Amino acid sequence: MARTTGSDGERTEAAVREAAVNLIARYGYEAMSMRQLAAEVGVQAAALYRYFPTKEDLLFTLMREHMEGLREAWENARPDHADPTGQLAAYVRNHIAFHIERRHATHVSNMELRSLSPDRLTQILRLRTAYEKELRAILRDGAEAGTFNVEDTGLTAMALIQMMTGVIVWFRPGERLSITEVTATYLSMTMRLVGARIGGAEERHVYEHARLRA
Amino acid sequence: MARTTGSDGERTEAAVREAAVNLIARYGYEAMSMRQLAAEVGVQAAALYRYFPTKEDLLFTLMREHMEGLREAWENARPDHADPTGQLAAYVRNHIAFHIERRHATHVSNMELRSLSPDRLTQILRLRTAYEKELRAILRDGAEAGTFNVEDTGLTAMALIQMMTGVIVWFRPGERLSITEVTATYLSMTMRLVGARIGGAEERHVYEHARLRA
DNA sequence: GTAATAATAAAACGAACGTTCAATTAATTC
DNA sequence: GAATTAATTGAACGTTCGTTTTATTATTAC
Repeated sequence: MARTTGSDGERTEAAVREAAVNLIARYGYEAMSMRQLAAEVGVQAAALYRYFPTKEDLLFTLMREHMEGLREAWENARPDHADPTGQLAAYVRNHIAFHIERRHATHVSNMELRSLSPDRLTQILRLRTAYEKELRAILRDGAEAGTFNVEDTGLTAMALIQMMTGVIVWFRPGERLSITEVTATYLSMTMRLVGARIGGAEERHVYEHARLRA
Repeated sequence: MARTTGSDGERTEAAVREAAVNLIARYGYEAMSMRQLAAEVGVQAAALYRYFPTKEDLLFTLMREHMEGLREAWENARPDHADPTGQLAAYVRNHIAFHIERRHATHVSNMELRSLSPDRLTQILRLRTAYEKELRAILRDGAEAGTFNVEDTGLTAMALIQMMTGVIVWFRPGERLSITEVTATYLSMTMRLVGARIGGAEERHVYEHARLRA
C-alpha cells in the first residue's frame, strides 16, 4: 500500500505534534518510540520522517514553540501602565493560566531538556531566561519603589516561578479547586511572599479577588 | 578473566549506587545504559546483576532509600515542643539542607517516577505523601491557632514544597550564595507566605537570623 | 594447602531502537 | 485524462539495549 485516501500533510503533522506532547509527557522522551508515536497517530513510523527529520528535531520543535508561546502570552497580558503590584499580579495570572492550559507541553519543556543537543539546549534556556528576567525586573522595580520587601531579587524570582509552575504537578481540572480559586490563592501567597504592602488600587483588587474566591 | 584482584562485593555495590545516582541525574534513567554504568564503576555489565536483579530494581532501591532518608532526617530534626512557627522553621531548614546535600538523588526521585512499575510507584508516592502530610499538619495547627494566615492548607503545602525543592534546580555550592544565606532567605519567604505573625520567640530568632545573612 | 564460595569477565541472546529506501497509491495540475 | 506531486507503506539496515549463561579467578574457611 501507499498513500491512503483522505491523507493530508497538515492534518498529519498536527496529529503528530499533539500525540508526541502527550506521549512524551506521560512516558518520557527516551521511553517513547517512534513506532509507538506512529501507532498513536494511526500511521507507519516512516511517515513521521516526512515532517521531522529526527526524533530530536521533533522534541526541539515542541519545546521551542512552547517557550515562544509563553513569551507571546506574556507580551499580550503585560499591562502597559501599572505599578509593580499590578505587573506582578498580571505575571502570576498569565503564568498560571498558561501552564495549566498546557500542562503536558510544560512537562515536556521542563523534564526533557537533557535530551537536547548542547546548542539546542542553549537556545531553549535562552528563551526561558528571557522570560524569567521579566519577573526579576518587576521584583526589582517593586523593591526599589519600596512596594515589595525582597531580600534577593534573583532568588525570589526562582522561588516564585518554581512555586507557580509546580501547580501542574498536582492540579487536575475538575477536582476540588477551580482554576479561578487556585489562581486567587497563588496570587495572595505571592503578594505575601514578596511582602507587598497593602494599599494600592490594583492590590486591593487582588486581595478582594482572592478573598472572594477562597 | 574472572574475579579481579582486590574485588569486594560491598565496595562494588556502593560504587554502583553512587555512579547510578550521578548518571541517572545527568542523563536520565532511560538514557543510562547498564554498560555505561558498568564502565563508570570499572566493571563489566554482567557484574551489576549480582547486586540488582534488574535495572528497575536499581532505580527503585535508590528512590526508596532516598525517601526513607528524608523521613529519618525529619524525625531527627523535628522539635519536640515547639509552636507552629518553630515547627515550620525546622521543617524548612531540614528540607532545604537535605535536598541541597543530595541534589542528584532528589533529581532522580522527582524525575524518574514514570519509569517505575505501578505498584512500586505507589510505594514511593506513599512515602512522599506521608512526608508532605507532616507539613500540612503544621500549617493546619498554625492556622487553627491563628498563628498563620493560609487560605488552603493542602495547596499551601504543595506550593511551599515545590518552592523549596526547586532550590536544587539553580543552586550550586560555592557560587554567589552560601547554603546558610539561601536557607535564611527561604525561611523568611516561607514565613511571609504563610502570613506568620511576628512575635513568638522562635520567630524573632528566625527573622534576626534571616536579616543577618541576607 | 585444599575445598568452598564470592566476584567478575567474556560472549552471546533475542528484542527493540532510530532511521533509510524503494515501491505504490491518492490528490492535484494542466 | 495524462503527468506530476504529495503522502504513505512495508521491508530492511545496522546498532544498541537489558539480560543470561558459562567459565574463570580471587578470597575465605577449615
